[in-house]
Amino acid sequence: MTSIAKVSGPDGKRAQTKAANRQAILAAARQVFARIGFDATTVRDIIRETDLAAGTFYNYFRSKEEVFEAIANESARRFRPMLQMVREKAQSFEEYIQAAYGAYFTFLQTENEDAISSGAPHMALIGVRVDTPEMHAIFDEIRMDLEQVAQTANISLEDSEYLTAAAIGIARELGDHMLQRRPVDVENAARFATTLLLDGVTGLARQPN
Amino acid sequence: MTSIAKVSGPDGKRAQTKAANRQAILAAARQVFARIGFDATTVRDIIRETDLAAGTFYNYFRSKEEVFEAIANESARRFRPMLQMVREKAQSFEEYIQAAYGAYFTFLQTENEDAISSGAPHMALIGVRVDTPEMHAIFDEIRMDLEQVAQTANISLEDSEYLTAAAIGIARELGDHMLQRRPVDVENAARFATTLLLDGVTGLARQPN
DNA sequence: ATCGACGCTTACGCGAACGTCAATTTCACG
DNA sequence: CGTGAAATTGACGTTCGCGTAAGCGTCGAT
Repeated sequence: MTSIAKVSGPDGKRAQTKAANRQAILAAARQVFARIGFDATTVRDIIRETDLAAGTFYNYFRSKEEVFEAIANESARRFRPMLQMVREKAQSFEEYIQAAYGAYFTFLQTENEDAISSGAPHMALIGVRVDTPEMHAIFDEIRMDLEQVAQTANISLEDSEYLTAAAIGIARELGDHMLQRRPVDVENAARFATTLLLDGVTGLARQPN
Repeated sequence: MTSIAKVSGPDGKRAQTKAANRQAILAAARQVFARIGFDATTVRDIIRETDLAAGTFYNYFRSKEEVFEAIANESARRFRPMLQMVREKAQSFEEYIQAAYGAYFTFLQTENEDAISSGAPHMALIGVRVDTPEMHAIFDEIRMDLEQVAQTANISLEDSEYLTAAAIGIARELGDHMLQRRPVDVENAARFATTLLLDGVTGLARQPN
């Protein structure tokens, strides 16, 4: 009969350092990716930012790609609950849009806090142009939200895919520019995006005469 | 006294093949970048797609980065005249927006003709996320156009940088999705983007009741 | 027809990053 | 403690792409 070894609980020292190491690698990777970009980054660059040895990296990830995926997934995992809160709380189309942009821009600011405070110029920001399943899931989620919330508001959307794409495009590009400004004006960016999406230029611009 | 050698005109055989080779390399690079992505591409990959030898590459470019830059610049060089035509012809704010989106989406379709007709699934499309001086120049150009055309239309833009960013964000993201659809619906995408930018969701959605 | 210059080719050495693995340290459990 | 399993270390060999340069063929001027 096979004796099943009684293993230390999830709070044994072994498990603790294992989790700590994993987190250390992820944190280091964020740093390096942000500093020199994903392409230029090597596994060694990442591990050098930790107090671990080269070989240890491979106990946790197979490649830098896998690290990147983990980071992206983690970001998505952190963002989705926020989106869900927005969805649950929103009482109108407008509220949903407003809150969603607010959530995204806040999230973006938080994720890039280090990069912002270090004031590094032209830093490559994490999260640009990822094309993972997680990202597609978020796209679909937003799309369904829009359809749902539009229906409730008795608005008919002619092409929810395009609308979603446009809304996300605004978020992405505006987000980039928002992060360049000091101080970072989350509120303003969210308000701008919301107004634009809802009313277009007509809403943004008051006819002066 | 230094004798200045009389050199063959620009249509000598030497010059011809030189231009042809350069074009061959650029074309090959487009192919490979599109197929396996910029990062994964090696100089050898590019040269293998031509009938040239490895060393010849370095007679024309110093690195794959330089090739990429050349491609991006060429794209920009081809696009900017279109934008200028739009600017000159446009008689109103609306016309400018409409024509600009039309020009961009048409351009995008043309640039990706090969990728589209080959029907390769999920192909990485050239032109995504470039951050060259050329691109910044185009951004500024559009921004100034918007300010100009808004002033003419007696509209005051509160934040032309954000507006430009949003307009470009819409173009980028919508463009990606447009390219995924068969047939590629340039007209529809341009109309969608224009309406959205001008009137927002209010313009896109007719209240059904 | 000759000859010099230009440009293409091929093969080579270099350096960087990779992934592994034997030796070593650390931890869990009796 | 003592022992075995688990995890870490860091040096090592391998692979891969790069850029160069000597050799060779081709073009063009006289």
